[in-house]
Amino acid sequence: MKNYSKQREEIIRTLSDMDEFPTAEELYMIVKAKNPLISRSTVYRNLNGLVEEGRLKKIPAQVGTDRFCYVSEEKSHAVCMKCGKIFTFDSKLNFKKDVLDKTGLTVFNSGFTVQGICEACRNK
Amino acid sequence: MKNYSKQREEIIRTLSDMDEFPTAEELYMIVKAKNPLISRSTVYRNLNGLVEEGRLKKIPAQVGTDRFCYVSEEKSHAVCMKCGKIFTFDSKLNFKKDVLDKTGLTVFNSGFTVQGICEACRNK
DNA sequence: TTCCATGCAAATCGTTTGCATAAAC
DNA sequence: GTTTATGCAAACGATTTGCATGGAA
Repeated sequence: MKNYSKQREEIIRTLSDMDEFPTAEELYMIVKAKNPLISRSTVYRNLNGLVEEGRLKKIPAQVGTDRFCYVSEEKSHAVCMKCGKIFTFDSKLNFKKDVLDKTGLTVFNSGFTVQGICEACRNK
Repeated sequence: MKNYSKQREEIIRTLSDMDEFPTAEELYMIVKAKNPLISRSTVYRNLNGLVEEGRLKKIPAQVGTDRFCYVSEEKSHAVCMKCGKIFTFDSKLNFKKDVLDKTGLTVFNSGFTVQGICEACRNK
């Protein structure tokens, strides 16, 4: 991803303006609504590249397909394993240091994702 | 998953005896080596059911496909987003309570998964 | 003018499903 | 005897790839 492209800019802008976390396909549809000529593979290719560069984050799904998130602040995500709902919370915890000490793995700058069961699903 | 089956027992036993975390396909190949008659769909169906029942855990992947893990103790996992390597650590942290307080989501009993960059990949 | 990103369509990967058979209860 | 799980093959959804074209440096 060395060169600028209008399409990539559109993809990033669309995602950063959203409150939700779309799947690749959903994002493709939204971008396509504005620019009908854009190709699906361009969206997929850019999403992969941007995640690799750390500009976007992929939120892994237990339910359905992965979702994408624009990386801005120190936010982490909690995903319900039953319904797939995503919760956001500040990740200013000394938890990252604990993980680093125990595993040598640096938790991704812009947050991490945990799985669990949300209140609604628990009460069923 | 109401009835016993020999195949399911084989799947669980194979996974619980492993130190690694295989993908569904890898596990299928390993089980198939012992029981050549087992079908791929039996493995996939059982993995899904067992995860749903909480007897197995699915470790979501940033790299490649999801992996499976036998649920025994209070273990959590840290996955390198670059190389996909999985680290295991005890999850006796008050972190779960923090997440519950902030989001209402109960982090899965048997641990959770975080993403980051491992030492080896960092030094490249 | 050299490289890189795009668009398109075909290919591929991982997984799920329908249906007939076999095993569990 | 009824229900549930299996095996097989076909179907499916999501994603990737090969190749020709167009845009960026």
